[in-house]
Amino acid sequence: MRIATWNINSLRLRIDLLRRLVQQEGCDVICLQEIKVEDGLFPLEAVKALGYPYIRFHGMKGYNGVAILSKIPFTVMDPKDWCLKGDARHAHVVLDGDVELHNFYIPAGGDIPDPEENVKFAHKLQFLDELTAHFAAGAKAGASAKGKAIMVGDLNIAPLEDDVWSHKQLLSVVSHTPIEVEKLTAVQKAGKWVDAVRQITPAPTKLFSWWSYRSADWTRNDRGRRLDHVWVTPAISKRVRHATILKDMRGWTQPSDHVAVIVDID
DNA sequence: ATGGTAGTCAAACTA
Repeated sequence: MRIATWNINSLRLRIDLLRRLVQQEGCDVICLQEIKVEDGLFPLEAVKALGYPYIRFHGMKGYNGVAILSKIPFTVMDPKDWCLKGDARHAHVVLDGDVELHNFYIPAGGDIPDPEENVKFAHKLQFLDELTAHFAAGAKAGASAKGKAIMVGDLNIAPLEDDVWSHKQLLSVVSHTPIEVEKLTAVQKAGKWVDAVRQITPAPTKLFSWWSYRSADWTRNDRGRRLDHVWVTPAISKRVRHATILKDMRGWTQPSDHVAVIVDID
């Protein structure tokens, strides 16, 4: 099974790039974030025509929004209302074969890395705490019956030193601050999640999945960050065969600022 | 330290 996660930054604007991704990589499951489309306007027929009969979308007007496109049938689960904000940052399905799949879009957190001064950063930290509590409780209850689960998404945190272009220069930049990394690591521990991409390509190899729009030339100094992740439970990690970050996508015409991350599971 | 770009949806917000 080939699974992809991609922050597409508007599904309607970039549906042709989605088609290109599908033609090039032929994924079985694609998890999208920032689809930026309310449910009534979701381009359902166009997405089905790409070869994905099973589609779960959860959007809102203007911002956020996540979707799961699949060739494998699934059961839709209720998303949790994280931080009770009624936003669209989580899709949850169980794929046939008893594989639980979560698609998350964790809040970016604004610019100031201080929860007292910046409510968006406070929101991000609270979201992470709720994730930890959720997966800790789930593990006790044996939520995924056979322990087969996958969690993907734009987690908006680059946890390792080699997940950013300069660890030192980004220590107080939201996405790489110690408090965020600590809380993301707690989520990982609570769910017994294994980072599938780093299992294949360990540090110190640098890996990035996002390059800012705010630079004249994104290739110039390769100032990226790895914000997009694929995590799997130990039972699945034994079956991970391949993982890639499709850096070339950042060079496509009218690109998203994020590229797709792909993992192959046997 | 500053300001740089992109998307939604039509002014201001988010990233």
